Amino acid sequence: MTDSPALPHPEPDPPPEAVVVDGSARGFSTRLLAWFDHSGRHDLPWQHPRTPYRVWLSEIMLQQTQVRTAAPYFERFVAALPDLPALAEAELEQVLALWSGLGYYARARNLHAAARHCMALHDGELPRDIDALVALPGIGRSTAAAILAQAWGDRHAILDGNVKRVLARYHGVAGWPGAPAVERSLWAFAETHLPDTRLADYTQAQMDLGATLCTRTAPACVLCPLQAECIARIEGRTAELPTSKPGKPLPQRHACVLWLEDADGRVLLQQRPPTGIWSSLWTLPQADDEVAARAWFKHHCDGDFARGIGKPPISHVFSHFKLELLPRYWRDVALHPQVRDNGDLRWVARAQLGALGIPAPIRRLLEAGA
DNA sequence: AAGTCGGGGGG
DNA sequence: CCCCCAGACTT
Repeated sequence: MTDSPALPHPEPDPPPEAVVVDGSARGFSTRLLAWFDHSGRHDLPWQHPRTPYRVWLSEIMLQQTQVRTAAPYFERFVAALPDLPALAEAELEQVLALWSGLGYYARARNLHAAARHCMALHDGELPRDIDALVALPGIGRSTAAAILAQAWGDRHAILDGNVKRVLARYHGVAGWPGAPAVERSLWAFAETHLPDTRLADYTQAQMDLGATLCTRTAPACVLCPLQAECIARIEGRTAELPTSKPGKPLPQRHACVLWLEDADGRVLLQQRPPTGIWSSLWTLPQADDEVAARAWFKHHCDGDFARGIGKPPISHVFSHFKLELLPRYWRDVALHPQVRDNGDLRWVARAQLGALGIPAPIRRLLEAGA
């Protein structure tokens, strides 16, 4: 499959060395285009006919919107407003009505305003210029590049969600793609892979790969034309790449831990219940706050709570909260006779710590010593 | 750098 | 319930 023969600016034949599949940067586009020819999507509504106006409209509708969702809206929209002048002459009210249900209605307002800009400034046509396109409302760098590549075959890199996912995996780029530093890196990779010909097909191919094979969950690597060099597949990291968006800060919880040593230098450990955090592991006795810690101490131990020495807090992150542990240390402690070393409470010699299941942050605390 | 816009899909 | 999707724009 090649670019439409109806395009006004046919591209020249590529230099022979440009199509050699050698595993270098050039191999990326060569393999991708070969895959696109037999497995790409060639019957999307905006591809027939592929006019600048229809490409533009489709790119706007497809911002943060999946093909299946946008397609019926596209058909209805172009049936009502088949070209740029028709859009410009329409009332905003009608444009919004055609958009109704798609969401992100600023896209419709921008689309309408951009059409009127084009009537006033660009002789009623979409400008074939990256900067002029970006200057129009609703068109950013990637959308402008997609329009130029798809409508005219011009050589521009795109970087939408699909391409970000493909490139993050292919090059093993860690970090959330929304972060500016990561995004800069991905743009650079996108530029290096640009072929010299078939830019419309190449642009579509990237999006098809991301949408149909290199999906967010369960990518079909065995079918992928890029599997041989894909870092994420080779290293088994497709589930971790691209790095997901950092969530909101986890709720912070606090707890007091009581670090008790007896006269022999043994430490008092307590086995946690079989459910919940650190289930069945051995940890230091723990209380929700200092009042509870004081009560626990009074109930279990001889001696003076106030003589305990505060230690630097330990921070630990769980999947759903952060826990800050405030350790307090006593030496030469004895238990009350009625709360013996038995059941879930046990004096443990330092040399025996390795034989017990102890949470990592607690183990680090104990092994660092008082 | 973070928030906003939005309906739909998937885990 | 959350995150994500052919992003761009504002604060």
